[in-house]
Amino acid sequence: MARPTPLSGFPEWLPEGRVVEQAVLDTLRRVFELHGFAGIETRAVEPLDQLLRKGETSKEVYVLRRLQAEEEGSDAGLGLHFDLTVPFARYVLEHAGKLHFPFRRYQIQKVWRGERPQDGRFREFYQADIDVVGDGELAFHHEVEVAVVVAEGFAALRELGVPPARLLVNDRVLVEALYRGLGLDDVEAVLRCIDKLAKIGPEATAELLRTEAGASQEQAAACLELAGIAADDGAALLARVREVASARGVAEEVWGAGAERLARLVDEVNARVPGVASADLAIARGLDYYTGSVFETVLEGHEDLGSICSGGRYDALASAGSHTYPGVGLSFGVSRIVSRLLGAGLVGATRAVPSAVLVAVTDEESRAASEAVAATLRTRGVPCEVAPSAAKFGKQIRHADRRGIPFVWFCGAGEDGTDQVKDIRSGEQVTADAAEWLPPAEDLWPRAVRT
RNA sequence: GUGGCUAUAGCUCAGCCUGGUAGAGCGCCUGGUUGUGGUCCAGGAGGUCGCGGGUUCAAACCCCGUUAGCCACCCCA
Repeated sequence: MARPTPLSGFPEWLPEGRVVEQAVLDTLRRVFELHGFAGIETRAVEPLDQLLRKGETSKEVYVLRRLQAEEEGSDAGLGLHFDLTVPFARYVLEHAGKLHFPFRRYQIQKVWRGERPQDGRFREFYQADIDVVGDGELAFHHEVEVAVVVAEGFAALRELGVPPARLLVNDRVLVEALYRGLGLDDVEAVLRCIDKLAKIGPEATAELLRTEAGASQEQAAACLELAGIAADDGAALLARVREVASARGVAEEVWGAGAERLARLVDEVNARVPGVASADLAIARGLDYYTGSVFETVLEGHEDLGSICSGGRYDALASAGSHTYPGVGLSFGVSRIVSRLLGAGLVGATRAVPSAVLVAVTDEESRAASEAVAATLRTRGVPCEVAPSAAKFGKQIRHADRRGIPFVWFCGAGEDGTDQVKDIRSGEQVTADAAEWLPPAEDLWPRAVRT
């Protein structure tokens, strides 16, 4: 069979890369559970009408079709989920009677999007989501809570060698009030323009605001000034907004409540994880179901990668009749993070295989003795494997070296027939008993480490 | 969906402009070292030059098409 060509956008790591990915997934899961979030998994598919409810994402949904489908139109119209928030909203509605609110859950799964892949952009990738959903109402402190969990997640990831992250926060209510206060009614259009500010610069953005959002010269300038507001604490934020808004003739009763919320959010998050969050009125977010706080996260030194953890508050995503379940959540782009860690050589694995020990085989007649040693080591929690062939010891050592296995076990190599174990990094070889010997804790399992 | 660039050994790439039937480094295998690796030395294996067609005595090289990858736009994790 000819060598298959790689499929762009569907990443596959080598075993060493998977060690790093698994470490990231494990770390996030541990942080989520430390905060008491319950784990769930939803099915990979949702009815198309559910997925397409929010319109704009339609072109990126993968449709599920049975190859031998009898006839068109007879299937239920299923698509692969493109995020975990929409399926979660459906899950909440479906299981509302059995859940306790506020319901706090995490969910780590693959999602699929049919866009053109690029550096850090995939068609199949892992998201690690946390959300809190309330029944009818959701207290503000949950917005702080999810941001804190995310901040702690990034803090934990730093131990693996992940660069520090900055949490950028904005508030839909605030910016909507401000832009309407300027006399601009198509807030969606304004946000789409503002979203490009960092990429195309102020002049081009002003031009866009005039052509796309129907802004006058003055309105465009005012938008840019507002979008330029960024602050590391609530007081500074309020002062800056007051300054710009009053100069542009937007009354405080219009924007006061939104600004107050954003200021509180930044201050309360920073009080619990110092220096991690800042307000940034240029954060727009494309998804239209957000109704309050919106979050984006960038890795320091890797701003080109874009946001690697985003989310916000949504008040109307899950509703049944007059009953609504407002929520707030954030989603880590695990694959995006991992691809950068591996691609830039920031983090690597201590070895590509789980085995801490390769048990050498002296000759095929004595393979059983080597298997017995391996079995004993395993009962004591030491991952190990037996050499594939009774090749020369030099080759068996090289076999271990290639895979990063730190120890090679020689049966009956001692003068009195005792076993010996060699640390192939130092070359040190000592007498050992499989019933008692243990490798150093840092060698027991593969780990992700800064490289 | 639109645009630009790229495709040659397992990997990274040279060769293409000015056509003459395939190269380097790394990796891999063997031996020196006759059952304890890594260094060093010597030797060796490995390529439908993405695919299809055209021009030509002759195509990795020129032309057309096609597929895939990368990047940018769009959008987003």
